Amino acid sequence: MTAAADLRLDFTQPPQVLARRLIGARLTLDGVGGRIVETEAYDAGDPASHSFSGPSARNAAMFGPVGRAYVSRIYGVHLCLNVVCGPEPGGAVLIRAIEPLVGIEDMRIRRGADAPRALCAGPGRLCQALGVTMAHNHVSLTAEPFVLEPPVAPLDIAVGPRIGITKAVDRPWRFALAGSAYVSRRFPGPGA
DNA sequence: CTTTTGATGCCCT
DNA sequence: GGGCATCAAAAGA
Repeated sequence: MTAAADLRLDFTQPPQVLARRLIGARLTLDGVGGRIVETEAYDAGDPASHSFSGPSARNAAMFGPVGRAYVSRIYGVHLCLNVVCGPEPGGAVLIRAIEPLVGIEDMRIRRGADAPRALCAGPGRLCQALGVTMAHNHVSLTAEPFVLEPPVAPLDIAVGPRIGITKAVDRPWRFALAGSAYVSRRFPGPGA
């Protein structure tokens, strides 16, 4: 009965490993959500990570128990949802895009948009669509109101550099479901 | 289609 | 005061 154990989520794994494992996982908040199709890893000691300069009021969740949410505000406007993880404090996986599956009407209302691809393609967008707020900071992702289920079977994963950062730009720590139309930005095609 | 730019809150120096 | 793990709207090609 342990064939599925290979896919089980282990939040003590390094962010680069868990970020891969989370592709295809099903995430819902109060019954609204879908399949994770894009993530990024932020490691302890990673210059691009919010945890790089050590614990602070803002990033405290990244130094707390694994398996919980780290919610942060960026550009003063948007929220980002992370999964705290890793063998040492300071690691997290940023959830960047979700393929909408359930609660789509709620998402449309919250987002003020109709196109399925405009609902959850981007960290700020998916937080708005799922109803994530700063009140979810430090909240466990493995208990209500969240449901987080690993993928049923291994999936084809695309890898590339992370987006929107200015440090450690070249680390290939962005992961996505290969060929998905719901990612925030396309990956470079085979031709270039 | 692509590139550019303003809005906006909070942490850090 | 600078800079940011973004988004949407506007302008150009």
